Amino acid sequence: MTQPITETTVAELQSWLQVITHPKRLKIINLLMEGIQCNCEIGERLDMPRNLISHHMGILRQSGLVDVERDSADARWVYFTINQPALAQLRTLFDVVLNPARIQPRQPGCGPQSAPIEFVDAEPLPSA
Amino acid sequence: MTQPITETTVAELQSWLQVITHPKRLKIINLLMEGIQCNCEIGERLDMPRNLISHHMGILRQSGLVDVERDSADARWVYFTINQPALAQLRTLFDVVLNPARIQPRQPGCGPQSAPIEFVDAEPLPSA
DNA sequence: TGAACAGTTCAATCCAAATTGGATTGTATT
DNA sequence: AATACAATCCAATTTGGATTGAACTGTTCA
Repeated sequence: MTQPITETTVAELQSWLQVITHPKRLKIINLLMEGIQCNCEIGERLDMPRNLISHHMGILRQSGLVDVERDSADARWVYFTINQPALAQLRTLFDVVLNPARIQPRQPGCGPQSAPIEFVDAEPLPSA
Repeated sequence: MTQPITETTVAELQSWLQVITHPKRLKIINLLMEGIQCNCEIGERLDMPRNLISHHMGILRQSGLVDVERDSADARWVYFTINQPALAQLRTLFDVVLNPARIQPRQPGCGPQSAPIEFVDAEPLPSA
């Protein structure tokens, strides 16, 4: 059904999570989803200085999760929006890697239950 | 349909993400899902010293995402497993907060497009 | 032209969390 | 009883990213 989860799949998800997990950045994403896209209002709502907003926006932008657009009337203002294809990709990765259906029973590759087996097998044979 | 997303909803998701986002911890979770649950084998696979594994396991355990179980035959060994209800809760939170259907068009709460409106309204009235 | 403004960039500092080395706990084996 | 072992705990150190303050870019408006 689902493609196998490779190490790079996990690493990909990890780098997405790295971007969104920071408390302020997750709050920013939440505001963007609510339609708050003006830099200054985000600053007010989250009580952050402009340059710090800019810093986090740079990280969000670089990841591809957020797009920027300049105001057509006054080019000093910029608006940020969620990049929906990127969001969809993140959601898919999360869903695939953390899919509960993947969970397997224990593989006894080590521990006391894996090694002693040959010893138990060897014991009964001579007495029988 | 869906309940409103409060600030605490976002904060809850954030604290889950905080736990799973660390690269080594996400890899550990991935191994657990594959059925690798023996502490020593995790150490081998991820090339980490025991005490560091233990440290990260403590964080995973404390979050509720991972359970511990002692080996019934030899109580020195422990096995870790994914707590499925916790995983389900994490998945739900992620799905609800980052739901693309939530994305709203821009709310012009500030910026050059919000303030000038009253000026435009005031202009035509005297001439009419 | 120059003052005001939004946003960005840069260098320096700060800080919380990861990592490391070593001691400790508790169980199994001889 | 003594040794070996898995795991945990603890204090000290390291470190990567967040934060801060100030300078800089480009645009708008008087």
